[in-house]
Amino acid sequence: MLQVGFIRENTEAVLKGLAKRNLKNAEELVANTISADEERRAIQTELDNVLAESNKLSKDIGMLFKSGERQKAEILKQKTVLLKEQSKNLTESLQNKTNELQEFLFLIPNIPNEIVPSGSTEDDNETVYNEGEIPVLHKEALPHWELAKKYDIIDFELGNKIAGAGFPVYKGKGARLQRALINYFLDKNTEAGYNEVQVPHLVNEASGFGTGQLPDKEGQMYHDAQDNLYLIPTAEVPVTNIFRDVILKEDEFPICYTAYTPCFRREAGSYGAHVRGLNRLHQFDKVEIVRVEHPTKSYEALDSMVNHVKEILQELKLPYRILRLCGGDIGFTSALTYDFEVFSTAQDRWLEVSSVSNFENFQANRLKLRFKNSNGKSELAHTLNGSSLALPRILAGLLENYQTPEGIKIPDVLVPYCGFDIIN
RNA sequence: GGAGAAAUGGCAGAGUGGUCGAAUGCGGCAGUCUUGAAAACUGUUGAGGGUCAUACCUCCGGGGGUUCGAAUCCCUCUUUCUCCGCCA
Repeated sequence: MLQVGFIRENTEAVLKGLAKRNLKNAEELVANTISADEERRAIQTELDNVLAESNKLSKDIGMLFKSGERQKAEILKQKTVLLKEQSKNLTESLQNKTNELQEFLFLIPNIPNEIVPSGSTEDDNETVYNEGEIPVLHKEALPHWELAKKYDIIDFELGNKIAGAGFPVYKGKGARLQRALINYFLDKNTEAGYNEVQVPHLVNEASGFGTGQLPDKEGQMYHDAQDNLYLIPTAEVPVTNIFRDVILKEDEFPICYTAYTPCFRREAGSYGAHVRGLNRLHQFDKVEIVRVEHPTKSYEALDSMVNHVKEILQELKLPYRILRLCGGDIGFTSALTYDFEVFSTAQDRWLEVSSVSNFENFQANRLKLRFKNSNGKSELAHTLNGSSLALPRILAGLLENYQTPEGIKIPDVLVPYCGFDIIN
């Protein structure tokens, strides 16, 4: 959520940023926000004055009672009746106006960074980096869902029976490979200075709002109505919410966390060939990196996160590219996002395996995540996160790109984690 | 799940209807002293809104209520602790 003050003072820049996102009604939305804020503050001031007066009267009454001047006190009491009525009404309209303002603010996405390319669809994303060779596969090469069946390492039908579509069962070497990847990713992340944490897989409403999944993506999360808890769509939610309502000291930066969690997504509205196999699941595993940074350092941090993910993909020897997302494709809360895509040779398409974003202070504003700056003032921190990495599509890439007539080879770096070097 | 107790500033902990945003101690910060440090002493030290700056307003776990006035009384929710039950 943007800060109202920022919108008020940088209206032009805000509108320009929203235009890059192709946000409809941006002008109207911003105008409404600003006027709601003005009205809110006017009501607040009025209420404050009424309260100040009635506070003063109350004090006077107290003193009169103390000195035994009951009659005078009674007279003052009469005067408070009207004030009470007024403050009641003002409080109510303040609440309404605050809610209204909140609603507007919830609808305004983050302002994209200068270097975010304009554009409306994923076709307008800018490829900024490309590495790795696309292997030439043998004639009988198969897409990963066929390989999974052939070697009996992932059973989609079985998952179907137990839960439903999009909940695969990993078996034997497939299960072991999953575990190997999780451990490998966590080790790489901790070596790079990220602190490993284990967090709840269900979160409350406040946490959902804190990172911006609510109210924006309500329908995308599984929800337990009985206890009003949400299954996490990404570790970003519980990990970033560690810092909800926190005021950091400046010397605590940088804060780097990593966590493995399963992720749950309803994926309402996604069907068809592109969601086959591991391409899109309701439950999948992901290792996430999260950083909390000083505002002047967050883009440096973003670069270092990008380089870190690069290094992992290099070690896995997977062909990949990095995209800078355009204004139309970038997430609601993000100011700048780099997507990593691995080439899935047997499907002849790119699969997103990581998304690394700087949210600047957009999340921090909702989270109330601040630090004491050198002037002793509280200032919003910047938050970032990225996948390092998401398992299923890495797995898909590995299975497809490493297949040989003899079986699926295991990348060297994973062999110690797997305890085998081929799936056959 | 049942019974009881509790929730106050970074921490500990007082405060049971009025002048309490809150005693005191510890911690933090600044200063005095010191070659420097420690100790001692002095001062300072929560957050948000609002203002050019003041003023002023709000916040004592969350929400609601009683009252002219609530940290303090009532209701409710949440959390923690103790005991009992159940149990991976």
